[in-house]
Amino acid sequence: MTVSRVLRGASGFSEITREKVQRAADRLGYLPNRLAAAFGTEGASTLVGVCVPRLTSHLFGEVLEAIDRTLSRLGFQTMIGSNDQLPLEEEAWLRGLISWRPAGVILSGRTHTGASLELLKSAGMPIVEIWDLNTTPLDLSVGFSHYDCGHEMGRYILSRGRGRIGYVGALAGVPTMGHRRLDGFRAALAAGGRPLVETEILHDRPGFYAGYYGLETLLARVPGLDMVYFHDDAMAIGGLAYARACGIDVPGRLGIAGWGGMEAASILPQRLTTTLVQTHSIGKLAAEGLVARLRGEAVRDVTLVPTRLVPGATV
Amino acid sequence: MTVSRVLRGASGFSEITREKVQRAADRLGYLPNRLAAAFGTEGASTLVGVCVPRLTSHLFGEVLEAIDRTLSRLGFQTMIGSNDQLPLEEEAWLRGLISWRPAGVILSGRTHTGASLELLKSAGMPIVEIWDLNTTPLDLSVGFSHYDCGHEMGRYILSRGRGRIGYVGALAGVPTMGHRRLDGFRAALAAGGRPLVETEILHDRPGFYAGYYGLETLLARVPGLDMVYFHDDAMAIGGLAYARACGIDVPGRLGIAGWGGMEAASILPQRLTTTLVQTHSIGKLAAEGLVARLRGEAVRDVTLVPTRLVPGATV
DNA sequence: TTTCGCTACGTTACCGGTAACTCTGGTAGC
DNA sequence: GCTACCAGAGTTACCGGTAACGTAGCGAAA
Repeated sequence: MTVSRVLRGASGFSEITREKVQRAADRLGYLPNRLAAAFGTEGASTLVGVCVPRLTSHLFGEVLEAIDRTLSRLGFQTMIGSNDQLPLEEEAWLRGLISWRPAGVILSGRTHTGASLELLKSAGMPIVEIWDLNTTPLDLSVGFSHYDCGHEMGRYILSRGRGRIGYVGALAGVPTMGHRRLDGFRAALAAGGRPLVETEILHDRPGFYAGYYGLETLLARVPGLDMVYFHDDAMAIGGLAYARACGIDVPGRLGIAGWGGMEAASILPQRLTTTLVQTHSIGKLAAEGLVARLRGEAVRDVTLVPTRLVPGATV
Repeated sequence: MTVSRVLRGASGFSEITREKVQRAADRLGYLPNRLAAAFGTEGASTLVGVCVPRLTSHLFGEVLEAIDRTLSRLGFQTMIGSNDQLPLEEEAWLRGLISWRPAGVILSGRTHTGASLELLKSAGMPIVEIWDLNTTPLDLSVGFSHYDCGHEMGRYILSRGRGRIGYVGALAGVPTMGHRRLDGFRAALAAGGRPLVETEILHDRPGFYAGYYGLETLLARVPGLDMVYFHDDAMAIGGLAYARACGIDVPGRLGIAGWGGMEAASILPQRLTTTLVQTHSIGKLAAEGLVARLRGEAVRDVTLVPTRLVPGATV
C-alpha cells in the first residue's frame, strides 16, 4: 500500500519512505500495471477511445493528432478505430472498446445506431461528439455546422454573380457530413432564387481522381454550368486539374470552390476558394473537455469551433 | 467457468448449455471484461500498440489504416502513438504502452533508445519494425530500404543526363528516413561521377510550403541546378508550384523528383517522377505477422515490400 | 495520567476472467 | 460386477493495484 501511495502521488507517507520507494522502483525498472489498476478500481482507467471516419484523411489526421497529443500530455492513452462513416462499423468498434472499460470516448459525427446508444448509456462514461456539432449532444459536442458551411458558401457564390451552379460529391449513400453541406448549399441557392442545377455524387471516397472524373461527368451532362462546389478541397483540386486539362478558364468560364482547407490548395497557381476548419482546436478542445468531465470540472457541453470562408481566385 | 468456456469458444460444454448461456448473455447485453481477461491471464491481451512518426501524413495514414483494419478483423485493438521521429518520444510512449501489458507492438523505424530496447526486451512480446526495413530486426521487420530508394532515383536521374543536382529535405536534425534516402541518392550520384552539388534541409515538417520555400532557397544559393530531388511528393509538388510561379521550365531547365507516391502527384499537369510505396501491404503484412507470431506460427522475420520508381514527366 | 487526534504504515478484500484442479454420472471394456 | 475413462460441470486460487479499514506511536489537550 505504501508503494502504491508513493507511486500514485497520494498522501500518507513520509519523505524518507518516498525516497526509498522511488529508489527501489528505479533500480528494479518497475512499471506499474495499468491493467490491474483500471481493472480493480472503478474509474481509474486512463484509456480513451477515438473513432474517426478514416485514418487517411489529412483533416482527420490533424484532429486525431491533436487529440492524441493532448490526451497523452494529460496521462491518457488513445485507442483508435475507423468506421468509414458507417454507424454499424462504429457500433462494432464500440463493442470492442467498451469491453476495455475505457474512461471515455470521442466519436466523430452524431449518427449512431440504437445499439450504440444503449452501449454508451450503460457504459456511463463521458462521450464527446466531434466534427459535426450536435446542439443536443449525448454528453459533449465540439465542432461546427456543416450545414452552415454549405449555406455560407452558397450565399457567397451567389454574391459573386454565379447562376448555373452544380455540385460534385462523394460517398453516395453514406450519411457523410458532405451531404449536410450540400443541404445547406442547396438551401442558400434556393433562397437566392438560383436553385442548384445538378449534382454528381460519386460512390468513391473523396480524392483528387474523384474530383477530376466527377467534374468531367457533371459537365458532360450539363455543359452550361458556371460554378461547381465540391465535397472537399482534394476533389476541388482534382476538378481544377480537369478544367486546366480541358482548357476551361477558371474562374472566367467556370468557378470552383472546395471545403476543408488543404495545404496544397494555397500554393496552386490560383488560390482555391474554400472554407477553413480549425482541426487542431477541435481535437484539443475535445480531449480537454473529456478530461475535464472525468475530473468532475464544469464543462460547456456544446463548443462551436468557427470555420472561415476564404475567398480565393477560383470563384 | 462454463460461461467463460462458452463465450470463449473453448471446449467442455454441451450444446444445450451453450445455447442457454448464449441466450442469457444476449438477454443481459453482457459484454466480457477484456481488462479482467488480459489482467488475470498471461498472454490473453488483444491490445496492440502502434507508433508512427505522424498521424497527419497520408502515407502513414494508409499504413495505420491497413494495420487497424487487419488487427480489428483478427480480434485485436489498436493503441496509437506518434513520436515525430524522435526516439525519446517513442520511449515515453512505450513506457505508457507497456504498462498496459499489450500483446505486441508495431514501431516505425529502427532507431530506438537504449531504454526502449530494455523495455521491449523485458516485455517479451512480439515487435514489428515497419517502414524502414531492418535486416537484423529486434523481432520482425516489414518494409523497404530508403537507402535503395534514393540510390535508384540517383541512378535514374543520371541516366536522364542530369548533372548539377540538388536536394531539398525536411526535419533537419531528426533521424528521419528521408536522410537515408539522401544517403543513397548521394552515393549513387558520387558513383556516377556527378556528386550532389547542394542540399537545403529545412527544419520544418515536410509539406507543400516547405517544398516551395526550400526550392526557392536552394536556387537562390545555387542558381545553376538542373535537377532537384525532394524529401517527398508533397514537397516536390510545392517545388513544382514554385518553378511554375517563376516561369522555370520543368523538365526543360529544371528536373524535379519526389518520393512516396501521392495521389495529387498523378493529376498534376505533369506527372511527377517519384517512387511508389505499397503502404497498404506494409500495414497488412505487419499486422498479420504480429498475430502469426502471437499464435506461435512460423513467420518470416524480414519481409521486403518492394517500391517502384515511376518515371513521370518532370525529369 | 488519561484521552484525543493525527500521521505513517500495514492488512484484508475486492475487481472478473480463467488455469488448474475436483467432482459426478454414465458408458465401455474386461 | 468391477474398473477405467471421459464428457460435462463446478471449485479454488491467482493476477496487481487500491479502497476501506486497522493499528502503532507520538504530541497536545484535558
